[in-house]
Amino acid sequence: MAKPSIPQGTRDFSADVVRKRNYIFSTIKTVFELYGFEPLETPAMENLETLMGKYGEEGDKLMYKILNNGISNPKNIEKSKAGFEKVLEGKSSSDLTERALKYDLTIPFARYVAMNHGRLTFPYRRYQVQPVWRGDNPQKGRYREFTQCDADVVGSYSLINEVELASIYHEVFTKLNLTGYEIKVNSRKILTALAEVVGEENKVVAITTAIDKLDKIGIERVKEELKEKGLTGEQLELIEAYLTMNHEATGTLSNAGKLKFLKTFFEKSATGQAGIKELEFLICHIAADVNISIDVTLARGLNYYTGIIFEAKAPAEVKMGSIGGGGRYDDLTGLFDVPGIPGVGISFGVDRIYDVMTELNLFPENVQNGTRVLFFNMGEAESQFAFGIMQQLRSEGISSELYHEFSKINKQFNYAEKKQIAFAVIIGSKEIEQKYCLVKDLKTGLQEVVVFDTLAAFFKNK
RNA sequence: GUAGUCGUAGCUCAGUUGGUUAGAGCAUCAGAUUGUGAUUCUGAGGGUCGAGGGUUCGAGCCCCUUCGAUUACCCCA
Repeated sequence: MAKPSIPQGTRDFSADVVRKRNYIFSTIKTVFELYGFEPLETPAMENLETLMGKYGEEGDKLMYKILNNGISNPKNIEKSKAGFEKVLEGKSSSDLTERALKYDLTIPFARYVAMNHGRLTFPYRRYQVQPVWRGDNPQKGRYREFTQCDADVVGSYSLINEVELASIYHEVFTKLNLTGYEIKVNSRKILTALAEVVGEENKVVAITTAIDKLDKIGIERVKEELKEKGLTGEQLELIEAYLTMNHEATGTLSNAGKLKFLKTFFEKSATGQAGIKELEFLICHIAADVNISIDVTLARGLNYYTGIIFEAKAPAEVKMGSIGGGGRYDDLTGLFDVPGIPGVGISFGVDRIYDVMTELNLFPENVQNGTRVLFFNMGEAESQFAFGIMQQLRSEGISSELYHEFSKINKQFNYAEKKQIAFAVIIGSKEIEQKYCLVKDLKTGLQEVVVFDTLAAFFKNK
């Protein structure tokens, strides 16, 4: 057996990491609950056909498909071989694989809503915190197993939902002290309108993925890319005009200013006007302290978003990029033959949030609350007695441990220090006789005498 | 999937143009010290140099393959 290891892009989480992650989870969940969302969990795996084709070509490639059981069974072997041939041609075959690990939480949620739409009360607000898997090449802030925290509202066209979801971003990031966050917002309708105005309705995706890179590669290279995709000089000029407000005046144009610009630009486009109305509603209704800005280059989830799209960005100094995203999809369950249920949702990328918070040193100290009190082991009879006292403390909700064996005091202190235990309680024969114990504060080194009866109260007051 | 950088003790890293038995700091363990530690002293353990193959009299060092980490592209949280 080679050295034990774990698959690429996956991680073990030690106690301190789990506690910090839980801190993020509970912050997010608390806010979700506060906004009236209810929890949902779905299986780690879905039927392959539920997921295939929902995330675009790239998604199909990165999805983890699960090999069927029994493919080596002699009676299946011909089928398996035929299936394998199909897979080699780039198709999928249920003879070889019919299940896959979930790739995000949105599509499984849509499947759930489609299956249960008769039973759910609409608008249905649910949140979901679960791991997802993508066979992507790991790098900074990118893992093959990571956790998403989603909140979606389905069964409502109201843009108030968008306002609420943006507020949730703000509230969560504020609670986590991630004050440098930024919410970018755009509308899929505006991107569609741009393609229309340019006269290339069927190239929406090509155009938007190109202009999405504006920040990164600059206007010239965006134009080059668009040229390669077959756009004429005239069309490029139009797109450049559209991008002007981003690339020449980044940050200097207010949301209102951008809306004004868009209104003129899309004067003759009904789709464009509809998109502008969405953004206008959101901008007008959101609280002033929410850091939200219109970004007409923002493109994401082009396979299913239809209205507003969101992206939450980490503070610029950490170079992490997106720590959350979301948007409106007006007919998501239509994919599962249940048309007419609109929805809108957002997602938090906990793993990236964790990395950002670590880099910025934002975790509060009291996140690590393991054992508070260590009872020293001063011998067999003494430890037996201490055990009784310890159980009383535990019943009062004070997390305590008894050192597992009688050994040098020195060792017991070291153990306490390593586990960052706040207090040591020493109960030896003398203390048992006189019905008190010694409590040592391991940070200050100060020591007090406390009678047994008041021990629990003593720690509660600390 | 493509490309670059890296892989030596539990951790952080030295290691000369290829040359005896691969080193340091920290950590660990034992002792000084079985009722008051975390600073001091003494000692000890710990490595198939990521794995496999090749070149060479000789490889931690050079070559190939492979795995992993990391960064960038693509895409994304």
